[in-house]
Amino acid sequence: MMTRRSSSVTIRDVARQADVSVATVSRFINRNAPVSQTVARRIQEVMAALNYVPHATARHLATRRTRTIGLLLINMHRDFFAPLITGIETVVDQREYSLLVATIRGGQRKNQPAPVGTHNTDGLLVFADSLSDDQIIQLYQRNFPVVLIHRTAPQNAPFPCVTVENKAATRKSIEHLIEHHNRRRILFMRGPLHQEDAHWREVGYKTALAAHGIPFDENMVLQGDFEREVAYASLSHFLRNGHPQFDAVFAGDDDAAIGVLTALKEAGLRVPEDISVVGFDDLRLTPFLSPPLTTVRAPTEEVGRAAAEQLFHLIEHRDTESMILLPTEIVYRRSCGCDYSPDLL
Amino acid sequence: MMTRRSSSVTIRDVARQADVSVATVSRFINRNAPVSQTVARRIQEVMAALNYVPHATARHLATRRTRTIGLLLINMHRDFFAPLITGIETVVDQREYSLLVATIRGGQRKNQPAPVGTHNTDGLLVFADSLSDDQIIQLYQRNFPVVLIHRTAPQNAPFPCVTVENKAATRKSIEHLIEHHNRRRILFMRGPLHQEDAHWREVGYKTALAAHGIPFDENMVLQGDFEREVAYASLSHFLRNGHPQFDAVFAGDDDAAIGVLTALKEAGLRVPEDISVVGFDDLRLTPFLSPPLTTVRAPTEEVGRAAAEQLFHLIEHRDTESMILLPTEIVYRRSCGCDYSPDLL
DNA sequence: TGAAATAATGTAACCGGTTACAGTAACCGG
DNA sequence: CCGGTTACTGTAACCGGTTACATTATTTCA
Repeated sequence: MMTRRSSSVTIRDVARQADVSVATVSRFINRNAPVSQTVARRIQEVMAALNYVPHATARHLATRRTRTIGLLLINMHRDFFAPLITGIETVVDQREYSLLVATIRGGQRKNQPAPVGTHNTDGLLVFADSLSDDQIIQLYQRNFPVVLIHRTAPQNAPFPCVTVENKAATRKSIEHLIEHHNRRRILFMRGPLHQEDAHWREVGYKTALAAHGIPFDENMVLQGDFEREVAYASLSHFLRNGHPQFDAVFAGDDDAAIGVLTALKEAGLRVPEDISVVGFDDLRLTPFLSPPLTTVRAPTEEVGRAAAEQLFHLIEHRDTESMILLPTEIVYRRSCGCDYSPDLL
Repeated sequence: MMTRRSSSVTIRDVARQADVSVATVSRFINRNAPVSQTVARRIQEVMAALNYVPHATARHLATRRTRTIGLLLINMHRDFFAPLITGIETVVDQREYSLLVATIRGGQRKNQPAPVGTHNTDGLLVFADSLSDDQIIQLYQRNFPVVLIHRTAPQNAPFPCVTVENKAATRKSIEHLIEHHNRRRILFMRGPLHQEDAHWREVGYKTALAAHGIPFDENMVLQGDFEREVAYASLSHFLRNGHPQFDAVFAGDDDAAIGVLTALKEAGLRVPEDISVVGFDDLRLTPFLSPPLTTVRAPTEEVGRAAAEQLFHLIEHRDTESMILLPTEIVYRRSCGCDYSPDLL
């Protein structure tokens, strides 16, 4: 026997009590059609008396809008995501939408639908490789609003993208090491395979090397994966086994840089005296590392804001930018060898 | 003219194509009643062919369950929340639920409903003071599943709570400063007003002082608010104006500790030679600060997991713990004055 | 003054699922 | 061989809102 959970008071209850039709109540609530003063007041009172709250789900079904957007991430534990979400929240909030956050747990069965998508949101923010090209194309074919973050659109799914400038900044940071700190044997920690940020940073690295006549050497590339632990493990392993000389390392991102600093310290190498280190992102903590980390500042919160804004443009059928590339900028601290006066808060 | 967005394929389309009733399709999807092999296969194929995805909202309306839980935070920018969310995600995910994350933007109009609540979730995880006692009591009266995180339940709303041990750990860390590092003039940075963690840490501080015959001095208390910037500002101000002597500071939490370290460095004070510093939380970054931070490890990810689990117990009408108090433990690093061999990753 | 526009409201058909209830066919024990 | 299960399927009434369309009362204006 199914016990009807009658607890909830519905729009019909209100209508009955206020002696009007449900349509009128609905109109009053949504203020999308005129309702007479008298009736309005009566409905108002009844609603208060019954403590009526419209059932969001029912409304969603009827309107086909959820007033919710989804954010799909790879995982949640990187500090990197905090400012991203903050940025997104700002605009989601201002639009009086909700934010559904989901991560693709390691691999995730391909046959099962993403935890967030057409069925429960009005639009999706997709970070890097949290969705495959195929999945993105499908969404495009269904005409579903999506904005890509830290990746560009696949050929057949020209969704707006928001990302940061990687190549020039990386190149510049490498050239800084070469020109100002006289480094020439620069280790490069690669980011996750197929990730665009990782790709362009590598291109920037190679470009800088080439520009200074330094031959690229695959042995100078380690896997860092933008993960503290992975970077630590790679570099430790590298240090333990007979390895080519090096005098600097570009860590890929700040998280990996922490792993790098740890491994170097453990091996008794001094930063920046023996080895220069540079990161990428400028996480909140980087000024406080030891030594303070020279890194590339990525405007992550801004990325979140911009992406969310584009998504709303899409949802509201307004014009969108096909690509927003936010500028990055090098922050010189101590780890590269520069003199450094601490950032005051 | 409202254009019906006919794009979506419904269960009726599937039923028609597969030449069965919608009920059968529904049963097949939910596997809650037997369906013959033949029919099952046919439905399966049609679903694949049509690329059918059940409409979550419709399902929610019919079942009165959203398969979504909400997390209400104060803000998003504290690194502290990353592990918390990770923990929650783990179990939400395993239950095949979604997670709706919302923050109460500065103050937020009291009359307007929380962005997340009875209308769009099956249960709520409420962090610290993100909801007022009154709001919590209302939820209780409506019989809505809620688990409180880092706070205890109000008198009339005995919801389960999950939090960490604050007082004993704080006391112990203060006593460590006194006994092992011979500090007696210990500054205390207070957390946010009315926050329970803040309260108990203060009690722990006072208890330790009392136990060692050190009189409590209100002038030795600064506002830190668990915020890097606030702590920095408070301490800087304190240092600039003639201030009582001190030889240690309990920062309240790790975020504030960063502000403390910054202010001290700026003032030319050495840590730990001149001043000992201890934090609270053991954020991922603390081992990498300079100097590595002595702090209290709070099992934040575990808190998230436990809270989510309790919430599901509540939702499923299973027994719950009225209170889960997770143990904390001091991690001695360098900032208090201890010798320290770096945590290897 | 009469026709047309406007305001205020009601009726009922949706939205896209779930499920109580009913019915039929095959199966089972005595 | 028959009453009672059990397996499978269909019909139609929900869930709680929104809204197209119809209706009536009230203005507005030529």
